Amino acid sequence: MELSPTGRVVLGLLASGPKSGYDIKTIVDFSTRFFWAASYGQIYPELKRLAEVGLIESSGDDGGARRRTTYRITAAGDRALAEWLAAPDLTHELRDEGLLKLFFAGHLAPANALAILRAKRDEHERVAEQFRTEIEPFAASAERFGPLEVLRYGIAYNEFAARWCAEAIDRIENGNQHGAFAAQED
Amino acid sequence: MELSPTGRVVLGLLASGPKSGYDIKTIVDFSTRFFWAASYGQIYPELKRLAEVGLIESSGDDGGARRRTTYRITAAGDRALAEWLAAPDLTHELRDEGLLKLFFAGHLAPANALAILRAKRDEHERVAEQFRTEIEPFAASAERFGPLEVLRYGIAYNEFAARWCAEAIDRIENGNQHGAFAAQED
DNA sequence: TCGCGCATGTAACAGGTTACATGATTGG
DNA sequence: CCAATCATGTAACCTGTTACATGCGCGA
Repeated sequence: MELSPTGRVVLGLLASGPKSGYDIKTIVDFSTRFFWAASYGQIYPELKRLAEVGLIESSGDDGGARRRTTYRITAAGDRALAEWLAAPDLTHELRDEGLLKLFFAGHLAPANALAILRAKRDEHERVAEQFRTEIEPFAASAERFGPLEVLRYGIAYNEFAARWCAEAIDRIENGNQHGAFAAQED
Repeated sequence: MELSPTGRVVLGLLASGPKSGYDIKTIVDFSTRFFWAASYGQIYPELKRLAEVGLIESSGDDGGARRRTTYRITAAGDRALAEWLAAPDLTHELRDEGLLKLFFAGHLAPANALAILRAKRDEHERVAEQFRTEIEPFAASAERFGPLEVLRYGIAYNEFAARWCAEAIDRIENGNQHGAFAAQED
């Protein structure tokens, strides 16, 4: 049973307990968003599709005062999730406009290349900080292995990128070739 | 003049000399692919759109024996490129299936979490190696600032990710201090 | 009562991949 | 001559975002 990209987060999140589409969106925005985003426009239709093929089922109204449809994973859903988790395939796609601009920065004055690097550095620092203040509390409360490790990866990745930019800025400003990330030769 | 995502690479590449759609695809696959991909299905229509709005113009058949349409950037194209490069906005999107699987790995036995980490580590090592052997020669030949710096970022990023995975594997295998794994049962 | 957050949904649009179709040229 | 590579293009399909529409319930 092939899971669609959004189906993967949805099913994965439902594996740790019943949730509504709204819940899923909220959790995604506080956890997987940086490496696996999802919007309402994908989540709600996907919940219907997953229910149609029997990987999840709706609990109907969950009894609260507010209209609310919660879904829970089925045995078939558990199997599909395990199957996906066991599959060797790991897509990895990156769209990094800072790198693209840097790639073309030779067409600009050095000052502009510096501006690009500073903007990228600042952005990574901002996101690393956001991870620490907004997401860490959420991830730390997870009782299972996973969320906290991934959060730490998020912090480490953004710190790496920010540091790389800072060193590149330094190399340009001071003609320093010896950053920790500089390639071996040269 | 708002550039579409694919329009940005296309225009940027044409800024360093006339090229055909085929050339652009080849260059992208050897350089920007890892942080800014593009397919023929986007490149050829985009070349027509950019020509329509006057940012590039076709040189017609370039005289070679083979049928071939090369495009060159116009003055308006140069301005549009500079404008985009100067804009403060930097999109950054990541889709990393290894991280998503890791996020849900608490539902699996520890051995499966290890398998995911090993697969991600191996993949990053493979890509870092590919950068060194395939892309570095290309980037090193660039006479402008940009390609080589970005290539080095690619190597550093993949080395960072591979090292992070290796360390996570180590923590799991050696039962290091992390409570996350002590609590792991499932 | 008013505004915010909860809650669900959809339609229009944008962007992208894949597979396919077509044909020329070059090197072994 | 045959396979690989050069070279261009399109149609079908998939995935995703954005903007909008709707309405309830709760607290100040």
